[in-house]
Amino acid sequence: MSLYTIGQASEEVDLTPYTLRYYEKEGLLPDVTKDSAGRRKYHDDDLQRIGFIKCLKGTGMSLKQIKEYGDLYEQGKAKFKERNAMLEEHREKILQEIKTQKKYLKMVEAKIEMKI
Amino acid sequence: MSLYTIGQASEEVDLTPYTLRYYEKEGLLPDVTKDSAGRRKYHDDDLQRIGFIKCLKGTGMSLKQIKEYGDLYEQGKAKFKERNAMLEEHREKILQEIKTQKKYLKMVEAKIEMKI
DNA sequence: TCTTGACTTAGAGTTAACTTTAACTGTTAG
DNA sequence: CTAACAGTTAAAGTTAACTCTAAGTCAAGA
Repeated sequence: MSLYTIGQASEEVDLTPYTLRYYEKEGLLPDVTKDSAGRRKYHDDDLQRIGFIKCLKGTGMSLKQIKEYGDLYEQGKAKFKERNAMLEEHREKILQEIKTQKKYLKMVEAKIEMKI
Repeated sequence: MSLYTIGQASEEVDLTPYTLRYYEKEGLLPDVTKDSAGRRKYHDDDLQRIGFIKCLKGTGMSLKQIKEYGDLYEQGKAKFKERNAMLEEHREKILQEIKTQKKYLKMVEAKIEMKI
């Protein structure tokens, strides 16, 4: 299959239809096509894009920043540098976050071992 | 030094005075003492507690859950088991989260390398 | 044909976690 | 003595990210 209703897409990407419409309204998903009855039709590349949005969001990027990234993406290779700079900066942020999580993990483990 | 005004404590733990009062109002910081003029006085163990709150919060625990943990903590060793069960469950959540972050890191790195 | 169910929209409501305001009090430096 | 400053309170306001409601449309099955 390569076309999905909003219900099917929402199952596929594990987001509610509400959220998918919200993301679209916020400009994160441009060009979602509609059928003759006005119902959204998601393509595989839409799902891929949503997958990457989930990745950025899951690593702490705000929807506003994700939109900025998406807008650069829309402008193709003209904005390749800016886009990649954003990703590289974000990569550093993720690395830092993993470090912090590991530190916090140790704190929690120490507390568990403390037994008081 | 071992006593801090709210301003000093807020610098120490890198949270605003607003946030410290808010945490207290939400029951996360019981027994914050006050001086004769009614001003909060933070002790070293208050700062330690705030540090652990930041650890739990930074690993995705909600303030509501953090309060639950704190409430168990207040009840001493009677609730030791429950408390540690909470921490162990949270430990798993952190481990899972680190895994997810690493997966997302790879996705971002792949996108960077893609060069399109 | 009728009804069921998934969809549509605009706009209102919710939640968590702050953050600010207003009006006030007490401490300290000049 | 007084002005500036750091603190106090209760309550209102803010923000991000959803989440839901109301009113309606459309297609498919009994």
